[in-house]
Amino acid sequence: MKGRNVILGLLQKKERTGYDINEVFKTIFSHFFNGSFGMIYPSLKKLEKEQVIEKKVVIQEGKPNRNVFTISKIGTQEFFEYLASPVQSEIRQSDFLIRMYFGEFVENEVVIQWIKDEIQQKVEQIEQLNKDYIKWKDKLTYTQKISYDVGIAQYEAEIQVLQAKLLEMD
Amino acid sequence: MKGRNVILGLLQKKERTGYDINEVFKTIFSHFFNGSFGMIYPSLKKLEKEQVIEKKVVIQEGKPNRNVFTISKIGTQEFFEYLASPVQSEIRQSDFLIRMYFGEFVENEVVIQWIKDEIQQKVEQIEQLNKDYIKWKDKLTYTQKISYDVGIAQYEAEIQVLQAKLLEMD
DNA sequence: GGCACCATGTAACTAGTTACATGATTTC
DNA sequence: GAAATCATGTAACTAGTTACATGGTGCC
Repeated sequence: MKGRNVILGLLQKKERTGYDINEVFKTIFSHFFNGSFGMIYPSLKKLEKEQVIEKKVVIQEGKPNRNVFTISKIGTQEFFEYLASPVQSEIRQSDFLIRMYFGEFVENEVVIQWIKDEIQQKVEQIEQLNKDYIKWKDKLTYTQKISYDVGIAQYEAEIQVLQAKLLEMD
Repeated sequence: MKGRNVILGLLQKKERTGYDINEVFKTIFSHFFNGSFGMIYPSLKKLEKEQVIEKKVVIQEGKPNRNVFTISKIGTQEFFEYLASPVQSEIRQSDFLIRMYFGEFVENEVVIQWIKDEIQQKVEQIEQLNKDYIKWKDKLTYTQKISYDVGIAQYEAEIQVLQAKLLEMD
């Protein structure tokens, strides 16, 4: 799965701007995909050049113009080919867990602080996911809810393990 | 956290070959870091050129020679600077969860198959982690065990959610 | 006879990151 | 008055992937 497949999928549903796509990445996608403006705009440009998507400029007053993108026939075809391709295994880079592995090289207090920060971050991410979930829940499909539920369950599982470890470490 | 920091960390503990480093990546690191030969050998070459690590060639009979790498003083310094730097937030790319998000575009049976395959894979990964854990448990540090426990807990949490969803989907 | 293990690399590529660059409107 | 929101991009870079290339030993 490449960034382009994800962008194509979002445009398959409805037309969007780069800014709209980023909103999706920041909210519901946050726990299983990393996207950023630096990836979105260059991708959109490339896809447009390849005629996989099309650009419409919408003039706005008081705000910058919106470049609204729609998917083309070949774009839809590419997206369905992606959906028919084998599911790729997950890619993860957890700096936190890398540091746990190397924990022997730092003071115990440093490890404890890393763990506390990780818990704090995951707590916040759960809160954010729950907020988004409540906000969109009527519009979410059954499988979209699965992606939320998996994310929340994984964060909660991690928090539980880490809190138990913290208690043991005193 | 870059690949080079991780390699440096492994060499901080003891001298290793590219092949050895890959073994670590394939086993305990498998659930929180993606490394491959294609990244290891070019990195080692670059690090050697920068004099961050040093190469010793060990001649072997009947097997290819081993290029054994040791960390240098500046390498150790770089590694400790990494440990003192802020913890980076996790990077994840889950093709499976992306497909859950786009589940509306495929038949229900396809979604079910994706879920079953995901469960199967995670079950296997837990088994693998448990096997490695038993094999190394006497040598593992306390924080290394944390990295195992977090991984296993997250996989289990995901499996639980997915199994419950499968039951609901009939 | 075939597979897994041990062991190492390079060339070409490309996807994505980082840093830079701009700026009005709305809300607190 | 500050911060958040809306809105878009490019140039330079670099880390990592993919594909290619080799080959003996030991086990089942």
